[in-house]
Amino acid sequence: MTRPGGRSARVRDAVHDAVVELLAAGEIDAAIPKIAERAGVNPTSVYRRWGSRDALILDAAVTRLRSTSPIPDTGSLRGDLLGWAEGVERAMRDRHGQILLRALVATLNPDEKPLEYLRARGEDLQTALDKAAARGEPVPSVDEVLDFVLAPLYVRVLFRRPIEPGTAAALVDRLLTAC
Amino acid sequence: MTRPGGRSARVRDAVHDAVVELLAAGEIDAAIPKIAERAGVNPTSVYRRWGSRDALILDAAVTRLRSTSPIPDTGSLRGDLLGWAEGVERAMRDRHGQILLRALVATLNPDEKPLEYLRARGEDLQTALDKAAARGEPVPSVDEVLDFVLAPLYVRVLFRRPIEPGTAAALVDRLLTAC
DNA sequence: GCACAAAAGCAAGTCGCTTTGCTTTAGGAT
DNA sequence: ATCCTAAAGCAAAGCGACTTGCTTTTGTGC
Repeated sequence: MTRPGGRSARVRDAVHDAVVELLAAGEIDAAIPKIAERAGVNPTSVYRRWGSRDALILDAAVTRLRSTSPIPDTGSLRGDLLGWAEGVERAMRDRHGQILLRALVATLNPDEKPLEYLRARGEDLQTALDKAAARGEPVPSVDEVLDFVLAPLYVRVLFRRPIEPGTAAALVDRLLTAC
Repeated sequence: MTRPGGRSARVRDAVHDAVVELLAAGEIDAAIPKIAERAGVNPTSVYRRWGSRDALILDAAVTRLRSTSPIPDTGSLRGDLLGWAEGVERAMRDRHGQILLRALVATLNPDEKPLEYLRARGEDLQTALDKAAARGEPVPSVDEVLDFVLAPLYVRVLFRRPIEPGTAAALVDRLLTAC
């Protein structure tokens, strides 16, 4: 029997907020007691719920990233991809978005199974491509979308190269002309 | 007055080895005393030389990555890029290479100045492109090389998607036909 | 070789992360 | 409204990371 509402939810949100704020403030290696203090929560509660700092940070990153940049349904593949990619670009130009992406990559253990979150994002993309194919449009593969659009944006953030406004649109155009 | 030879070099290498081995063994958050023990070195020496765990890991990653995949001089742009990209692919298919890339990204502080290592790699690439341009070949920009070839390889590693053999060659071809 | 000093090692002490057993609070079902 | 218990809070104890002053080793220039 689980109990997701009320106080539990408040504590979870406060702790997630504290994680993001501390990371954004440059307190990269703030440990659980520091995070708990900032959240106004007892450290023991954090230890009991998340177990380790890495598990907590991964949870915070996935939870927050999940709510960014859904794929719209505009009626054309180009519109769908543009809407999505511009959302990603916006998130990646934002300091918190950058922090969360870095935290996600950093805590992704190389040996564990793929994240449910990433799998779901890939399926969303596939759905949009299927709709376009059903309309008779020529469509790239999911891998090509990731290579052409997502990878360049992510690598810019992770290696601290600037993202100029309009980058996402240019990448989408490059993808669609290459296919 | 600095003293790079003999014992100092041995200690540095032993500590770098210990870092890579521990990371590869899944001991993601091994602290300095653990690393020092594995290296057969006194923890104090590590604290005095590197100061913090993050600085040590970044140093180990950059030092080891610096020696991978130089850009050859084959006489044609396609040959140069293929040689380089296949070296990158090889490194990224190797467990230690994956570990090092992830460690590098994880410890890259978002606020600090760009890494000398990355700047140098970009200049190497520019040099190869300039040579090709001088021969009259049509050449892409450095950014396009990074977008088309490096970014897809890196993102595959960081998000734990497999790299099929021949990926690098396919990416280089895609780049050269798109320009 | 010899002398100097940079770097490594040692030991002791401090600090803060983490664990654990218990108590208190407050969702949620009846 | 009341009860039940999941989840949060509290306190104390243990353990290990980190610091610091000093000693020992060993590159390196002469």
